[in-house]
Amino acid sequence: MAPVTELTVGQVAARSGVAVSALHFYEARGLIRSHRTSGNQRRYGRDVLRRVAIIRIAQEVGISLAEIGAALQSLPEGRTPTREDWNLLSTAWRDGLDQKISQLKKLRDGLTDCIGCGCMSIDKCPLRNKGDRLAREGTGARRLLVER
Amino acid sequence: MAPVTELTVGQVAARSGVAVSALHFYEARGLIRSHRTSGNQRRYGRDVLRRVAIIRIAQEVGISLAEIGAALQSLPEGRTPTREDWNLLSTAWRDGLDQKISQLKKLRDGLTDCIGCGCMSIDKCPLRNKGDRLAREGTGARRLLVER
DNA sequence: TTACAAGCTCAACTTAACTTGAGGTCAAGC
DNA sequence: GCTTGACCTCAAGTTAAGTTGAGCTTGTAA
Repeated sequence: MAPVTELTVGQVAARSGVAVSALHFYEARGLIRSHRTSGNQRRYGRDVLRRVAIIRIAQEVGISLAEIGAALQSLPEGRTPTREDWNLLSTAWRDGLDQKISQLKKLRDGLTDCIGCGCMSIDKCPLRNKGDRLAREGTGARRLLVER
Repeated sequence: MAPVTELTVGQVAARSGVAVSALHFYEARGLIRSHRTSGNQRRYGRDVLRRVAIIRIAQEVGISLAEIGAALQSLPEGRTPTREDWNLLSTAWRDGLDQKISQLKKLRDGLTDCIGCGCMSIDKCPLRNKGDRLAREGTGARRLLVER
């Protein structure tokens, strides 16, 4: 028996745990692809499941859809991403995570030092005014909104 | 000579490094307070500087304005927050930061384990589908949008 | 007293990442 | 053949945290 290769949006949604509307959205953003049946309905290849999985993980790591899209562009057209592809992406993303963690640690240590101090001087307090972006990084919408 | 107690919005903006529009916004959200001159202009007490400082630090820690507002509500009315007040808030926030850091670490370790694995099975991959909210926490807008 | 900077209000716009809704089509079972 | 659930498109709404702009008022320095 021939393997069921094609998936409908509903099936992809169910298997990936992502809403149908989100899948439409990803497709509009160019993160995933589909072809259409004669009746204009979407059909997805199996590779879409892995792509969606990658998208969600990357999002949890704090990477924006735009960045994820750019990374996915680097993958060969319409092919199921291989282990090697995933290797490259996840390594890069892990490094980003590492950075984010160390920034948060700095912030925490700063907070710890300042507990009991209460100075909060704009000029003197080590927590303030030292041009650090720290936790601001990678917070999605907030980033663009907070930066001027 | 009597100390200059009152500050205009512009002065607060300059001293706190926050835009005038943001101060208006914080006031509309109830995070800070002012009284008005006969000509309807805002005047701030000195305590506003410390409040704004607290607000910005908390934001860097990834706390939403809504949460910050709630925390500030617990401070005595219109009084300059004391060292003790700051102590309580910063300790709580640092604990939150600690949690966030450890969640990110878990994510990173998961990523590391998965590098070279490439399985990404929804059922089996340790990175997926285990009900962890991880980095999603405290990402402002995304939180409400992503949770259904 | 007259500029002109600084303030005021209020509405609308911005970004990311989706969701919701309206109005219409497709497909599969009975 | 008909009902029903799954799809489709496209526009508009949502949230957070502000920013921008228009139109009008205050305050202050020369």
